[in-house]
Amino acid sequence: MDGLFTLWLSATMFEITSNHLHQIQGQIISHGFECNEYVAPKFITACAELKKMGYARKVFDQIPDPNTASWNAMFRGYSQNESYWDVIVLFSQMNRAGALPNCFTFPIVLRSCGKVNATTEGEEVHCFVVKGGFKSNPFVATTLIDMYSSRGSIGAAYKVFGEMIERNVVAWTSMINAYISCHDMVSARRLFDLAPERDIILWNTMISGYIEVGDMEAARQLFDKMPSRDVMSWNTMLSGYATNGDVESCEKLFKKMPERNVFSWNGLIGGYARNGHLSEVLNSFKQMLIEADVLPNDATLVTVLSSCSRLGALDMGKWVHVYAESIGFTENLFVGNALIDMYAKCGNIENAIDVFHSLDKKDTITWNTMINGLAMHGHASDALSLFDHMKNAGEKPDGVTFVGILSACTHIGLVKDGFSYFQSMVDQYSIVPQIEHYGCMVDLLGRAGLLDQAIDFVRKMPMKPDSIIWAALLGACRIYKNVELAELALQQLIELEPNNPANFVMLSNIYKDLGRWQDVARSKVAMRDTGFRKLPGCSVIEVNDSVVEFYSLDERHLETEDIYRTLKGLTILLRSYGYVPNLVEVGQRA
DNA sequence: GTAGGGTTAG
Repeated sequence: MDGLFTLWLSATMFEITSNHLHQIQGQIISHGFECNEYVAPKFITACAELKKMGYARKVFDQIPDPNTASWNAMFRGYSQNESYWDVIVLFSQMNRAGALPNCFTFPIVLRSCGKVNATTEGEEVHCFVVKGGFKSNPFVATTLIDMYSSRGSIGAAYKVFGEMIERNVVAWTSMINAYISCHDMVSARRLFDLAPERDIILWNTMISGYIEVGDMEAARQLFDKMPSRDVMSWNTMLSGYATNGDVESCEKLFKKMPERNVFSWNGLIGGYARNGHLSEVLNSFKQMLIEADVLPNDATLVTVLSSCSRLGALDMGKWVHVYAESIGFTENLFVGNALIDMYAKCGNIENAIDVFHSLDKKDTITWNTMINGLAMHGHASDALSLFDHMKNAGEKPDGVTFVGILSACTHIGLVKDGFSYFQSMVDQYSIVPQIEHYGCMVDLLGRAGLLDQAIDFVRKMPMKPDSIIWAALLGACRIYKNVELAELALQQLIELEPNNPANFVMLSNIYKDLGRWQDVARSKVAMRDTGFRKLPGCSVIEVNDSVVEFYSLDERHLETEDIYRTLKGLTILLRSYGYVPNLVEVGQRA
C-alpha cells in the first residue's frame, strides 16, 4: 500500500495543486501512513515542488520520530525555496532531537550556511561533519570548500582540501575557484597545472578567472589550448571580450562559433549594449529573430529594451512589448521593469503606468523605476504619492528610491520636505546616504536659489565631493548668476577632471549671461589650453525603423539644405503662433 | 535523494 502512495505522489506531482495536497494528506492519514518512512519524504518533496513548505512542515511536525530521509527532504525543500535560514534552524532542531545526519544532509546545510553568510553556524556544522566522520566524503568536503571560499576564508578552504583522502576533479575545481574568487590567479594556475585530471568545466572555470581579472591574453591562450570546447567555453570568451570593451573580438568570435545558444546571442547583444553601440543592439536582435533558430529569453529582451530607452526608440520598444507578450513574458518581472523604464524614458508615461499596474507581483526595482520615471517627467507629486503606496504595500525603499524622491522634491522646489525625506532615510530605514544623495541635496538647495546653504552642505558632507556635486553647484550658479561661487566650483572641477572642457563652457556661459565678454574670451583660451574639445551633445531619433543621430549644426546629411530650409519654415510658423524660444537654454548647448 | 560553470531591471 505504501508503495502505491509513493507511486501516486510521483505520478501526480506535475499536476497536483494545493487542493489536491489536502486530499492526498487526508488519504494518507486515514490509512495511517503519515509516519511511513517511504511516504513522508515523498510527500514533503511534493510540497516543496509546489512551494508549500509551511504545509510540509505541519505534516513533518506530526511525525514523532522522523527518519533521516524525512529530515533531508525538509532541508532540500527549504533550500529549493531559498529559505536558507529555515534549513539552518531545522538542523539545530535535528541535533536537539538526537537524530543523526548522514552524508546527504551536510551538503545541503553547508550550502545554506554559505548562502546567508552564517559564519558561526557554518563552523558548528563543520564540527558535526568531523564528529560524524564525513570529512573525507567528496560531496561534503567540496561543499565545505565552497562555503569557506564564499566568505573569503581561503586558508580554511585549503585545509579541507588538503585533508581530503581522494580529491576528484570537482574538488580541484572548487579549490581553484576559491583562489579565483580572491583574485589570486597565480595560486589558481599552480593548482590548475597540478590537477591530475582536467575536464571542460575546469578549463572554463580557469578561463573565466582570467577574464574576471581582465587578463584576456591569458584567457585566450587557454581557450586556444583546450582539448575540446563546448558552447559555454565560446560564450565565456565572448562575454569576456564584451565586458573588457573589445567589441571587434566579440564580433569575430561570434561569427566563428560552431554552435550558438541564447547565451551566445545575449553575449553579443550585451557586448554592444555595454559599449554603447546601441543601434547594433537593435540590429543584432533583428538578426536573431530572422535567423530564428534561437528564441530570445528575458535577458535578451531586457537588454534590447534598455537600449530602446537610451535611444528614445519608442516604436521599437512598443514592438518589443507586443513581441514579449506573444512569447509569454507578460508576467516576467525583469521584462516588466524594463518596459516601465523604456516607456518612462521615451516620454510615454501613460504606458509606463499601465505596465506598472499590470504587474501582479512587484519588487523594489518596479517601484523605484516607476517613482524615478514619474519624477523625471515632472510628475513630482505623483512620484511622492507613489512612494506612500510603496510603503503601504510593505515594500522597503532603498537608496535608489530616495534618489527619485529627492529629485521629485527638487523639481517642485520642496526644500523642507526634501530635508525631512533625507532625514527619514537615515532614521527610519537606516540607509546610509551615498554621494548621489548628497548630490540630490546640493541640487535641491542650488535650484531653489539657496546657494549659501548648498555650499555649506557640500562642506559638511562626510565624503569628498565629486565632480557631479560641483557641477550641480556650478549649474545653480548659472541660474542665479553667482560668479564668485561659480569660480570656486570650477576650481574644484579643474582639479577633479582637468580634461573636461564642459566645465569651462559652463563658466564662460555665466560670463556671457552677465555680458562679461573679456572673461568669456579668457575662459575659452583656458579651455583651448587643456587640449581637449568638448564633445558636442548628440541627439537620436527613430526614422523608418532605424535610428539616426545628429549634432547641433550637423551638416553630414545628404539633404542638409532641405532639412534646414524646412526647419527655418517651422520656426517661422511657430513664432507666428506666439512661440518665443528660450535662448538661454539654447546657448547652454552651443 | 547530495558537490564544481551563466547573462538581464532602478
